Amino acid sequence: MSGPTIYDVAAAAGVATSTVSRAFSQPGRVSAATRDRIVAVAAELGYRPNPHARALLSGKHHTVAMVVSDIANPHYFEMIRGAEMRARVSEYTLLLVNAEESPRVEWEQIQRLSPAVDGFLLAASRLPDENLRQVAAQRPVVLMSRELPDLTSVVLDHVEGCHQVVSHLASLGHRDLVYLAGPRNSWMASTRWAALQRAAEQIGVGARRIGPFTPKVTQGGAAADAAVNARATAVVAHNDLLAIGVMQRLAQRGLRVPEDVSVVGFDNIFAADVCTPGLTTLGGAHTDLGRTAVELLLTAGSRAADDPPRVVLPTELVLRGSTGTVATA
Amino acid sequence: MSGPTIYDVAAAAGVATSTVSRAFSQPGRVSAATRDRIVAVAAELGYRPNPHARALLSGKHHTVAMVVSDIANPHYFEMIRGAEMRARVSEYTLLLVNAEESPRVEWEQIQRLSPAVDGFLLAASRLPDENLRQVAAQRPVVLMSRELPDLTSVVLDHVEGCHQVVSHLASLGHRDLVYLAGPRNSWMASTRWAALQRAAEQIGVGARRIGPFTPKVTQGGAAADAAVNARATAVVAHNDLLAIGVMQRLAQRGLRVPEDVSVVGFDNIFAADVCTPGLTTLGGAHTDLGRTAVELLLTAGSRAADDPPRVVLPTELVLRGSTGTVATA
DNA sequence: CTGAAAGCGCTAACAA
DNA sequence: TTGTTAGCGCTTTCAG
Repeated sequence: MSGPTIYDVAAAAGVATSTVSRAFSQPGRVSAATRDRIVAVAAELGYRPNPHARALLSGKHHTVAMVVSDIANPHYFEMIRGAEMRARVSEYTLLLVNAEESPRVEWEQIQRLSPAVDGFLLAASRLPDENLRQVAAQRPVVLMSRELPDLTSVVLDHVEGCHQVVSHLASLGHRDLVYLAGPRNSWMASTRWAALQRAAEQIGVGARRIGPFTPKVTQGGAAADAAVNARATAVVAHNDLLAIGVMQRLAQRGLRVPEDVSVVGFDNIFAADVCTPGLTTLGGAHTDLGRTAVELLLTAGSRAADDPPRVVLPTELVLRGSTGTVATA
Repeated sequence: MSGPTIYDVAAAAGVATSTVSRAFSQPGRVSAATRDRIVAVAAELGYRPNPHARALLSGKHHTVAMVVSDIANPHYFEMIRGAEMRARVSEYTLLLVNAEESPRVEWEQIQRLSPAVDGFLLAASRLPDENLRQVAAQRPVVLMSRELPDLTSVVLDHVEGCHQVVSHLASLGHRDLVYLAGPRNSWMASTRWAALQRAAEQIGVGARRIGPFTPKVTQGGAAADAAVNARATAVVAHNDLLAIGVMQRLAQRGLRVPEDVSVVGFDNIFAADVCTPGLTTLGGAHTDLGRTAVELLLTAGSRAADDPPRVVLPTELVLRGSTGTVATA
């Protein structure tokens, strides 16, 4: 079952267990000669330190939990990947947790894992602010794609990004846009809407909101119908999944994209590049977002608790075929 | 830092620590009255069992590690999702590890995690058989998308699946196909090739192999050029990513799919449905694959060691626009 | 620089 | 049914 312990190594090397322990955790505190011998013996025996035992005493688990609101959304893959890579560099383990869009599940998972991890990465958390603060009181927390004044966070620049989106549509002659909103408890959804409204106001175009919709392809049908009903010439969907669903439904109804309706998404998932027409979407460095989040979490201890960092990463509007000049009626 | 322990709960409830322990781990062995009292006190104190301490003694970590050869491949998402869901049902934690297509990284991660998990899910492992057996000697292992005689595994039925693919192409009039192979150290790649060859022989069409290629969109260009050079009328790509890359390159070179060349992929990733033309691909229940793998891992202890289960899940050929009748020359 | 010994939080015999 | 008592494997004072 379990392999050799420091006792076995200590016995075989003719030293005390504490020396073996030091040889691994604080190599500087042991003479080079004994350290080499211990390491050699350990290797021969196939000794591996037991992370649990180590964590029990030290309180350091070398593990961070990443809680994702819906693991089925390709958008998170890049974030997960970036987080995983950064964690590995520091020899940290990434624990992946799926909240399935349920605040209750999310909360339970966090509570269960809390004593076993060094901190939490909360990606697009659906928890109310209140709960977020409670979690942060227990463990270091980094919010991803969500902001809260007293907590560390990493987000893409939605203000600037939404401005780019609206500006792009306006430059194509659209005087009006419809936002197909994301889930009600999604911070991103309300934030995007606010940013779109502001940008629309500044630029001088109209903005309406329809929804909320679950941001999945299958919801695109209903969203598209609602948009058509609202006589939209330009729709901005909460994310690429929804946007793709919208485009499918529009095609089904014989409406052309972008001639009849322009469509914009968010996230720039892989599928946005291969669908027809290609989806114009607001992308960003999601891998960096994951990377940065872990970075912030690992360095959380070495910062003042007040005024936590709130990183904002740049976005980029990726122009593809789904947006075009407005039809001259 | 750390919360209340069983000592705190025991003191507050006026019982021994072992009773508290039992109240949580074996509720049956404690009188209902005391159990209720303990649970109440624990809740009030905000007590949470420490998984590390628990694991240290019991040797049960309630954690399974899933090692994925390349987390960037959307194909794994469904598997991960299925695994995550099944693990959660049993209150197990899923530890996600990315091997980045590197056998060395994969091996190191496994060794590091070995003392801290109950078992490994190895998805499309790039490790040589030899190493796989070593891992299995330490911990329960379930192979995903890979088989090895003495180990438990879950795979899609590539034999039947490849037969469907070849049969489909043959029925469209193709007399010859080209397989764009996956990575050299991928078990899937060689297995698919073998299955394709066999099916081709049975059905009476020719089969050639080109490659290997890294199964990414970016490699599709080179793969497409090689296929064109080989005067292929039908290409079967190692996976959808590669297939999509191939289609992009073909379009760039002015070749039409499927009129000039038919293209088939594997995995049925989301993008296969939205690209143009839609990609004909061999899909399967990847979520079930993930689910089943965890299931097998959790029940590993209750089975005879010899003759481990080797589950084969059905595939389904998803017909889309990328395959068509062969051009009459 | 190294050893002895205590103990992290919990579970598992063994008693009572 | 409940309490007592050893540890699980490791780190960490405190001596030497």
